[in-house]
Amino acid sequence: MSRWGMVKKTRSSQRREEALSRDRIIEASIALLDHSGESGLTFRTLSERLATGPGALYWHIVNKSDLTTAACDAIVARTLEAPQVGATPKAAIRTLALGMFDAIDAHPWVGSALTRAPGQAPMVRILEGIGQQVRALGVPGDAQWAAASALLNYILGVSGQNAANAQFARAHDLDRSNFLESVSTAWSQLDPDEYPFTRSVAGQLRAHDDRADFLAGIDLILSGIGSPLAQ
Amino acid sequence: MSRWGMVKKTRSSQRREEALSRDRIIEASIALLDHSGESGLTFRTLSERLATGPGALYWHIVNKSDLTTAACDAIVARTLEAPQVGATPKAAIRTLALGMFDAIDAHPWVGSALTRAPGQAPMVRILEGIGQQVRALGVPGDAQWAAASALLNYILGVSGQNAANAQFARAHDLDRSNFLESVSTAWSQLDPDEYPFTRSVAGQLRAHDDRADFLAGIDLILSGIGSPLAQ
DNA sequence: ACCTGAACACCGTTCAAGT
DNA sequence: ACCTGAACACCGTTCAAGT
Repeated sequence: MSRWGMVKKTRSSQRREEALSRDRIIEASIALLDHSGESGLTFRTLSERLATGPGALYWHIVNKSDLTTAACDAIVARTLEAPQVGATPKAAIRTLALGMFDAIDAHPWVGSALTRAPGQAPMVRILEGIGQQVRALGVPGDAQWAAASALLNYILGVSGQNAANAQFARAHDLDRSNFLESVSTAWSQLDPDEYPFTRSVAGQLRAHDDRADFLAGIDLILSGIGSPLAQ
Repeated sequence: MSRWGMVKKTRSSQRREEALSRDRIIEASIALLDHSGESGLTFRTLSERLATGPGALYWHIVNKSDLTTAACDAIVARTLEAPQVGATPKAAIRTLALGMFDAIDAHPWVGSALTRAPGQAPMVRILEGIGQQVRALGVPGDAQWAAASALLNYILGVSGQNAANAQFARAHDLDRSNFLESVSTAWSQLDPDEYPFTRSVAGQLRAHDDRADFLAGIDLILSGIGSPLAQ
């Protein structure tokens, strides 16, 4: 308080306490993405939050794509870190998949970051987790890649859709149930001759349990992997 | 030629012949996206191509998201328009899925547009095509949604990955095989203790047939749908 | 070595003004 | 009714200059 009278010009932006680091930048990005969605992360808001200038960030990160992938990887790493000892391979795959589903539900931006980083660290973590269990399942060597990548692609598909739903809802100022409601209404008004199936499931959409449906898909693929028809 | 001397000031931008229309704008957008990728479509390049100003486009389209979805929908509609008479339901699903795969291979931007338009027209077309065949397959009513959405999510997952691969390759000035090569190399240099599975499939990645792998995943899900374990 | 912040080259979108 | 194009409010990224 006594300092107030001592300076002619108060510095409006408080000086940061700690030095910048890649980790601090990533943590701040996660907080921003969680709070304001994908469009909430800009170099200006981020540097403001970190009490620095936009240019300073480039000393620690390559570019925005690198930053988003790194933030995504941090979430994925935390999600998958619990080792699954004692579980059957199928149970382990279900647990891993549900873990990812819940993580993306909590951080929708992770879904789209994941789909935009093909072959990169976060995707590799998921592939590895799945692949190890596919092996443990006894799938023959030459069928392991097909089984693991089918599961991975399904998970990425659901991830992307969940992220898109959340972003769409945010952009139109709807919550999740209002969003589903509006899609359901639109589907039920489609031409009955051209869209009989979609019309017939419009009602289910309103009430359905995303998480249960997600798991049903995983189980479908798992039983396909175990089916003699597939081998 | 003789006109050259007749005017003091030649109008640098040629006056367009036809009036603007939503359809002409969408066709021009498709051409631009095919030629220059997702980043190639801007209101400035598009309006230049159509010999008009950026603002004029807003008389016919809502915004950029609407434009991209409409362009995507035009491609999806063309891809799915051939009616599948006489094919078995499984064959029809395979044909539909492969059709989408090839369309996205030819127009990678369709993959990301698809994942960014949840519940919208292009996605509904695909869902309807799949759903009708799932019904024809004899799947009971209460399991139809799970079966159709598993297939849809898998297709969307692969779509998104293919689009991301193409965009990543374009951004780094690589062709497809160079891109796979670089991912494969990166994977084979991972820590053997932490990433045994991913390392073991790194080699397969280099030589693998995307299209065949995609179909293998569809078959896996189809045999899961037909498996007694799943019902 | 690390940070600053103005400047650059873009975006999508709006809107008064024209025809 | 439809189009024009300047202007607005942003972006990510760069870079000379500082410490």
